[in-house]
Amino acid sequence: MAKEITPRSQDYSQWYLDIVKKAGLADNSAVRGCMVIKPHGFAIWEKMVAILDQKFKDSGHVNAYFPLFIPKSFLSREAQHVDGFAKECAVVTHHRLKADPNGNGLIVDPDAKLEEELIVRPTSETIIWSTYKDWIQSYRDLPLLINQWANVVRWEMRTRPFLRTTEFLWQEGHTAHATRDEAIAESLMIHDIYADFAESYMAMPVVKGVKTVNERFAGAIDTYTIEALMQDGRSLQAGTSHFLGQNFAKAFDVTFLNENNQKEFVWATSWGVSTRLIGGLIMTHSDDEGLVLPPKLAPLQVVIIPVPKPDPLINEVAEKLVKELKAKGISVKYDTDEKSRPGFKYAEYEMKGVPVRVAIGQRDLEKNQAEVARRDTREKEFIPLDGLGTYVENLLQHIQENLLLRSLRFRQENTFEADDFATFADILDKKGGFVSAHWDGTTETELKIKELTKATIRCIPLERKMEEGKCILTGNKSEGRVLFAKAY
RNA sequence: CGGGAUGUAGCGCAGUCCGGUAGCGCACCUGUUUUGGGAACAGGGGGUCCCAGGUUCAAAUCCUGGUAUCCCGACCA
Repeated sequence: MAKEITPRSQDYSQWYLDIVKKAGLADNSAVRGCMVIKPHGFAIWEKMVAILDQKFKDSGHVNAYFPLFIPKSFLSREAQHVDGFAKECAVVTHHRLKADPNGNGLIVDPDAKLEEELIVRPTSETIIWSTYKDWIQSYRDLPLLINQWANVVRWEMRTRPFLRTTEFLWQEGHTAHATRDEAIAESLMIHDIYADFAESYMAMPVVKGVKTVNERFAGAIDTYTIEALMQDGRSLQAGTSHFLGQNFAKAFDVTFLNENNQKEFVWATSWGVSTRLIGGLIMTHSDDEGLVLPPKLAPLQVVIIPVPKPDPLINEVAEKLVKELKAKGISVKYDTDEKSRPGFKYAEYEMKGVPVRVAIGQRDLEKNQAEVARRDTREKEFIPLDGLGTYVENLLQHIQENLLLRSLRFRQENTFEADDFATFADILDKKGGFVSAHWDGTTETELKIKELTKATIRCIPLERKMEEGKCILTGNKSEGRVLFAKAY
């Protein structure tokens, strides 16, 4: 074995880093906390972008682009917001370098100090709402439904590729509405789009819920989240959609005249998913052999390998299959590289997560068959050449379905109910996973539980049965269970 | 940002304690033989020993400072 992946059982976070590196998704860079997204990793992101972008457009949104830099004073306009983000901002203070008079390369030119410092956006609410103020006068200007694809910077203490990097790519939607109900409906609709994307494309089941006061976005009234359970029993916040109320409208004085000629503040939402989704994708499906990708997001869905090497007969069959699959809209590559042998190719494509491998050799052709291997279960089968294209097409769909079922089963097996604190703490300590338990609704209790178990309330599930109960920690009254887990 | 570890060829590492010719495996290049799950043999190329100072006749090795990565905590998408 030329490329070893640390087994998950031995060291889960090393396994994750090995996958990222050996599947060619990302590299470390010269800049602390920032990664280089490599072609294979970026191709996955491009597929995600294409699908989500279409969904946003189909629901009436348009794309725009706002500046990377935000005047420092903007950030402090919304009190909660500044509390949330001030600690992790990169700040631009000067606009010029000059040669060091002492001869040590370049120094910051002290004469080029900015009058007002700029921050690199950690999120764009402030710059966008300062702009919306000029764009909105009348109810006729509403709703304003804008999304942007951008990079943002959050100066985090500890980073991990895709899951938490100093700079990351994302989309952020920012909408303005005439009424409270319309804004809430918008944030819920986006929440649904995110959940559907996670399950239908990423094959990653998510729990839809609302964040507690403590966990919600700085400046939001409500934060809706999708939470996914990773293989190591930790929860990943995979996407959030915020109902912002009139907080930003008031901070940036964004008003409109309604149909009765009365001035009102507009109602707002914002919502985003990021390259973190790729981290979720890795940790939901992959195994000790490498990356496992759901067919709908795999940059390459099918690879055909001649065994042991290309020859005219094999080429003919392979090229016919390529043509047939392409006609079905399936991405496929016939790997005719003679410099590496079949076994090597098998391992490489498994590492990269290609969902289906078709191996064609002389002996297969004599029997009019090909060997078809699926990445998710690593099963191999001999399939008659007649109807092979249709077989592969169906197999891709089965793999997509199987990945979702498998991760749903995993989540089911790792979701527990706890009714006393000892049991609760024991589950989190020994198994991890989602723990559904009663909570008295106070931030104080939530923080205390976090201190004792390191688990936080991931969300209050939207679909939860209301049941009287007693808080797991304080014994105070509770009206329903909430979902706890250790989080990424 | 606190504690710990690491940084030597593209990758993984030995050498550092005890200063004295820069090494191993994989990868790479050339050739030959091979070929149904990461081929074998032979020959060959490749180094700012993380960076900057210092000590010394002499530094990968000792000292000081910086920097990057990983692990554990606090913070977070």
